[in-house]
Amino acid sequence: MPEGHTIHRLARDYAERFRGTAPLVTSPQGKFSDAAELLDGAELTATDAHGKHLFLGFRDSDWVHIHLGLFGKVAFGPAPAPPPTDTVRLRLVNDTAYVDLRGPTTCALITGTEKRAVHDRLGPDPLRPDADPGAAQERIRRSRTSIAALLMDQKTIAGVGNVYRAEVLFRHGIDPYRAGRDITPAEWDAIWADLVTLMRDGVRDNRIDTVRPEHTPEAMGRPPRVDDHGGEVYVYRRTDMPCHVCGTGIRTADLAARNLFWCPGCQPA
DNA sequence: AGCTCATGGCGAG
DNA sequence: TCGCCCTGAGCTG
Repeated sequence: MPEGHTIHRLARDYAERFRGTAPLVTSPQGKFSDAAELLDGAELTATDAHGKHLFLGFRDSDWVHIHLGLFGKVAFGPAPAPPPTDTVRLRLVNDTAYVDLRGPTTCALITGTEKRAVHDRLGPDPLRPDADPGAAQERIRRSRTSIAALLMDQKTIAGVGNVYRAEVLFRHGIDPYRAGRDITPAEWDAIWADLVTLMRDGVRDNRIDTVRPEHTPEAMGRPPRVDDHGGEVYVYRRTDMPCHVCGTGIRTADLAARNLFWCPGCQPA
């Protein structure tokens, strides 16, 4: 599930349950044991998110840097915690709650300086108030790379993944293969504003919904979504199914080792 | 039991 | 561009 909205939601959920407490910190799997020992009993003082990167701050100085990658998962539950399974990389437990982290690409103890370096190599995040969409626009304006690839490039814009990429391009009728340099400033402004809205909704609902009210199953008199990824979408994983708007078959292709989805009718070359 | 696929990203060549 | 890392669900036998 991990696109940016998931990570920002996790930052909030970790904070809600653990900020201001000094949880028991363990690594049942063993791969994070040394760091867990250093953090055990320390107060969790802050959480932060930038794009798909999650940070848990302890004793105002130490940070756990987490990246879920494609497989990582986080599971919260009420205390007392059940016996952990052997894939739990990081477990926090306090009087009221526990949380298990499994399968992350990254789970590392870092300093504030190292955290800053992570922020520095990421592009603006539509979910962060300090984000500067102009920085993303500047890279896109100068690039011959396709807008579909640029939206997935975390140095250009942070937090967009394969679902938001496909959906936002559909919502703006943009051919995914169009070069970044051919995206107009007005188009970029609209894409950015739309991402801010869509991703905020994603944080609130903990899922990705991109279908406008007039195109919902109820409004269109069609059956609800078939896909089980968790939300109502226009093109993501709807290969060969009719477009909700124009009826054209949704197309799929490989782009930089990821699946790309678009409607050739609504997003003409 | 073994294969495939997934909302990600890195380093080697 | 490719191979590789992390895990688990949903198939196929």
